[in-house]
Amino acid sequence: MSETRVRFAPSPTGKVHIGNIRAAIYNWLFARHTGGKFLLRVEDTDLERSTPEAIAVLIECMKWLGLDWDEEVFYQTKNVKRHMECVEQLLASGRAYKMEKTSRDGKTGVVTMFRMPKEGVIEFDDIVKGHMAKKAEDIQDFAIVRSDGSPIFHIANVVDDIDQRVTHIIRGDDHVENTFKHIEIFRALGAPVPRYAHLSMIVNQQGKPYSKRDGAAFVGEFREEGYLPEALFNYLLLLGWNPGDEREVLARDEMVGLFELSKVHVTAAKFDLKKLQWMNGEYIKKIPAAEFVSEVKACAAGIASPVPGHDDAWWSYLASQLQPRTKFMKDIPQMVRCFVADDYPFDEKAVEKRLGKPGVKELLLDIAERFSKAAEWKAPALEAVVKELSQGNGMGPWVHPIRVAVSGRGEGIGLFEMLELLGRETTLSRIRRAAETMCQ
RNA sequence: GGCCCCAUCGUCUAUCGGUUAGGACACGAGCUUUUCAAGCUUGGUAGAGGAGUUCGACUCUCCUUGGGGCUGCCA
Repeated sequence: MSETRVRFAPSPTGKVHIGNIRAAIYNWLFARHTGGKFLLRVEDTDLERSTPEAIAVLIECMKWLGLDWDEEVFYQTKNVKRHMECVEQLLASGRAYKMEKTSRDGKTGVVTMFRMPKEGVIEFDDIVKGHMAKKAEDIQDFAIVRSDGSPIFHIANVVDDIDQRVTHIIRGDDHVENTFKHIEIFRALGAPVPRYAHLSMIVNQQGKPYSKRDGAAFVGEFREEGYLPEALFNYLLLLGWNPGDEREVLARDEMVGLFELSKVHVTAAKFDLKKLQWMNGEYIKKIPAAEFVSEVKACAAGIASPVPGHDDAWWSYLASQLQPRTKFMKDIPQMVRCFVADDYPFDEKAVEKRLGKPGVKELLLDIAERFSKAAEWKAPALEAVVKELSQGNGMGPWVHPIRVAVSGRGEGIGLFEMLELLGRETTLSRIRRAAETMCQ
């Protein structure tokens, strides 16, 4: 039994769609699970859309997701000579012929056509879709070489698969019809036909193919929005496959160990952003504390220069408060801002609701006075001050205005932890400043 | 139009002829007597419709309906 060899063969158009990258993920997992090879083939025959930049974007996305490939990247344009040799072979054997043809856009020229059988049934056993069969007469002959002499997808794709000794073709559902054509080409060329596995599409809530109109659709966009590669990888994997038990958040090696093509779903899966967001939060919670601290520090450095000096304990404390409530890495700066800079923005609605009411000014000045007498500037001590004041009637009247005064926002980490992190001086001056300038 | 594929909670799914049809996301309620999260407890919602096969169908077969794909000198 020879080793399995699979390939991800995108055409570099500059952006990598999630449906496409899911195919890459399934290919990668299958290769790693079976101990085979995962190859990357760049189908760059469309010279207008294929640019070095687009290829760089593709490779960047692959690396970001941890989809490492084996062997050299295979560029389809570098194999044109072989494509044409095979065309000659088909011509010689009578499986291809030249004819004058008028294309849709009115160009007339001589193209090379592949001759399909006129009778019989073409069939294959798709690993995910099961047995597939189609009457040969239902498939027309099709062009394999353009009138300008360049090879078309069908021939290039098959010849490359032969040359790369691909054993399993795992690709999108939209290629099922092509498979009947390609099988005939493999046979006509005397090459073994690989196994096929066709993956359903990712669709939107309406059941239509998921596109950029439905939100982030390209890998790069998810990255920019602060999704972790592990989260996107895991979510996409679950869109059409599951380990058979109730596990959902899986480590990479678990995925590799459990992945089976035969358990991939036939039905199209609707993309659920909410679940991806949840998944992202799960992965953010898994980030090692030290790493998250570094992330927080990096965000702080992007906000204030110089960053106020604090000891490691302070940063760890802040990070530990932030981490469980971080949904997106890109949200960290706005959460960190009030801790490292005095020019934090005030949320208008929060100001109106919490600081705009009569009596708040007096309340804030009073609490600032009481805080200033706190023996120890620690969360529990500060909480005790407010608790004593509220006498068990709820701390809302104090908590909300204080929060908005010191952070500008109506939400965030625990208030008393926030005050402790801010320190005595900053807290008191911010409360007093807000009382004087933002209250009635 | 022709050919092909698909059909369990709103969503992703478990079930491989016998289950109170399970889990997760989302949603509702409650607790943690400060927000937002997190966490814990808890609630509701599902086998498109119709014929068969069978002692018994979500599960097998057929039809209907609905959805999708393909039908290029794109890939």
